[in-house]
Amino acid sequence: MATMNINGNVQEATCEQELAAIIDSLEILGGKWKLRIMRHLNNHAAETNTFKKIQREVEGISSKMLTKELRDLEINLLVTRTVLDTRPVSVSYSITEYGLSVLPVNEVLVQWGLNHRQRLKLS
Amino acid sequence: MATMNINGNVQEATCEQELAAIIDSLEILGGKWKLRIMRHLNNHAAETNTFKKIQREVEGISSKMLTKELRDLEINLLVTRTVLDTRPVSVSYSITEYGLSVLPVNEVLVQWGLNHRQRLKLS
DNA sequence: CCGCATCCAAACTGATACTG
DNA sequence: CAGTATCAGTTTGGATGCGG
Repeated sequence: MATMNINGNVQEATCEQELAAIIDSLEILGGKWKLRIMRHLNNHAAETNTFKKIQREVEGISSKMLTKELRDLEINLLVTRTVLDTRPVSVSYSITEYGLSVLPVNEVLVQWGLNHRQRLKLS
Repeated sequence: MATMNINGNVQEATCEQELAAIIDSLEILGGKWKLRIMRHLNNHAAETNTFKKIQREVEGISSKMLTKELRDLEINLLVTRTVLDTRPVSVSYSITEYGLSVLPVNEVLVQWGLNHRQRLKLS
């Protein structure tokens, strides 16, 4: 089966590879917070997004969760972490250029979810 | 923010609605098995997919999980359940026409996952 | 054959308190 | 301020056995 990658190239993959790819995607982007954080960082890319600020604006997340989620995203090269030279210390996070590649995924999920709501309402 | 729905219409939604839509999508399509089952039913749409057959072909899933996942999918109108008049009873499942709408989501996740693998390898 | 009930281990997550 | 540690409640998922 053929799929297009980010650069518009066609990638061939076996069925097993595709299954693994889906599992990867859901692991990296799934769950309650990951896409919310990515959306937030993208919508506020012009600002300095400190840990504190993110926690205030992504409603309901605990510091433990936010730490964990940001680290996961950093490991996957989707965000960068910068320690600021302030006192007391603060840390800011930004979406990476590569991180922008999750936006289409985001968009598809939004579209499907909105459509699904309507569908359930109609039936 | 504007998004296109399945029919090509533009849907407007508030940020909160978009968040809710993503959460819905991940709830309905996320997890280890849902998309695997949907892929399987789509790839074998011409056959009679009994519970037994699905369990044999979707590797590693327990009957408990398969029951639960299929019911969830049925509730969301993505698959239909048919009790066959055999002895002993067997039950078959098919992807619905509406269920086909998850295929683009599938495709985007496959694409992103494959691309991500390459990306991590390169860095 | 299909699905349910039960039991159980592991993972996830929230609350709270604490450290550098 | 950012992150860690601990505890407890919830959720998840596998294994097994039963009943229609």
